[in-house]
Amino acid sequence: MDLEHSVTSARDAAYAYLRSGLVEGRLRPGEILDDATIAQEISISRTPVREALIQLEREGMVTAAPRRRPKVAGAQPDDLASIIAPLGTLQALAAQLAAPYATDDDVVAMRSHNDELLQAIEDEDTRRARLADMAFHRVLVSRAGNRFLTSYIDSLEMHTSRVMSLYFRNRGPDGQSAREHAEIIQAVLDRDAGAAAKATRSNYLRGLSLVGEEE
Amino acid sequence: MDLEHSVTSARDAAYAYLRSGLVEGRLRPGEILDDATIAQEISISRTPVREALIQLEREGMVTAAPRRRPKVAGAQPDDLASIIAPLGTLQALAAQLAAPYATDDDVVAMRSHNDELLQAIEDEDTRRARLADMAFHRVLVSRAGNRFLTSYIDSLEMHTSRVMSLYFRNRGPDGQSAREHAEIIQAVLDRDAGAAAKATRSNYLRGLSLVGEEE
DNA sequence: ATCGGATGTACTTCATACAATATATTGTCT
DNA sequence: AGACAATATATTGTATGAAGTACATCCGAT
Repeated sequence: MDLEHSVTSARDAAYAYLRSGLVEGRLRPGEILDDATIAQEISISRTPVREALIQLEREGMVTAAPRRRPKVAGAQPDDLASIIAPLGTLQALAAQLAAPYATDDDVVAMRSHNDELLQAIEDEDTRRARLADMAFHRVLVSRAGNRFLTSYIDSLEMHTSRVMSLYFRNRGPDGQSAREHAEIIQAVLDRDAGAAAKATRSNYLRGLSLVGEEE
Repeated sequence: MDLEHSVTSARDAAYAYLRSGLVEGRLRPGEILDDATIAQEISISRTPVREALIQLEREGMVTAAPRRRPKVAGAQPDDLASIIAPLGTLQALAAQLAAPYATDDDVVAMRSHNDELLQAIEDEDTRRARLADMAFHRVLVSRAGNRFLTSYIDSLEMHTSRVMSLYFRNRGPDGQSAREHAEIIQAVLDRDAGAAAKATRSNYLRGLSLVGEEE
């Protein structure tokens, strides 16, 4: 999935270590991130840890006021709304841009991820369902071939994962979502960019409103 | 405008120094960014320069493969299309979210920025026109109050500025753009979120198509 | 007793030194 | 002469130490 760079450098190691802790909710909002401690934990020096923290700050996962100890960024359940609004919009744009150029292989991949999603829902494996959902959408994002789109969507997915881990651990895509995916696939087959965008947007917005309900 | 932090730290100094060079096109695409040299130029050490480069890499202004000298990110005239697509979409979303909550002061500010834009166009001051245009849109972005939206739009504006500096130095918003802004203001006054979004989107998309034409 | 100030400690930031890797240069062999 | 190998040089990434700033704690004064 995430093979952008194998973990060779110390900085990457620190980044991966921190990011997984943040996304999985092991590092709680407000928690202080001390260079020296983290460096010791993974047996490297403070410099690459600092560099990783700068990256994560830029991505909004860490807050670091000047001359102030860095902390895990705050997060609340209803942050999900702030994330999903741009995420749904950008995913819709990706679908719109990709629809005219999607290949047969793309459609095959989308179908396969959607089957995987259905299976995961049946098995009540929330985590696998979320991964399959993300993989499904990533097909069109990647086909859209816009590096800004890709980068922002990745970032928003990361934040979504964190908020889900923190507050909605048992929530995930449902059967209705899988049906909406079928709609998206159909729109792509029809080369109907507008329909693909619309179906994608409503897929995200509905997912949000459901999560907000309780838990 | 940008008073998030006065330039106190060495890292901020390096960041500001590099960013202005990049945005103004003084640092050309592909140019090598040697931290030692840059450090000397502004009389600090390599560490904060490296940190600034990491930030800029995360923002797509610098490319830095591991163990490879960092370079100014490549840029081409038609990158503008890749930027404007998500930018228009996100600005439209900002307008949609902000429209219901816009205050009288917001409207006053938008009008004033639009007047400034008209004046700049009359004076044929492209740079001032672009600044006024950005300020106009920033009103609703800020009212939308979504930190992801704000951050991505800022980043995209930075890239836009760079590409404009590099390839479309004399191009800027025109009278038609100012008229479209009036439409946006009217939509906001009507509390019509959909219309505000639509007008904003087309304002951006038209701006793009014009730029592409010649020069 | 509470507020203000001063001192000590801890931490952030920056600089520099060192190690590891890539690049350039030189020399040798075909 | 051209190409490949070996060595030298430059440069990137990491570690550690030093300096300056903020925070906490303790004491004194009102």
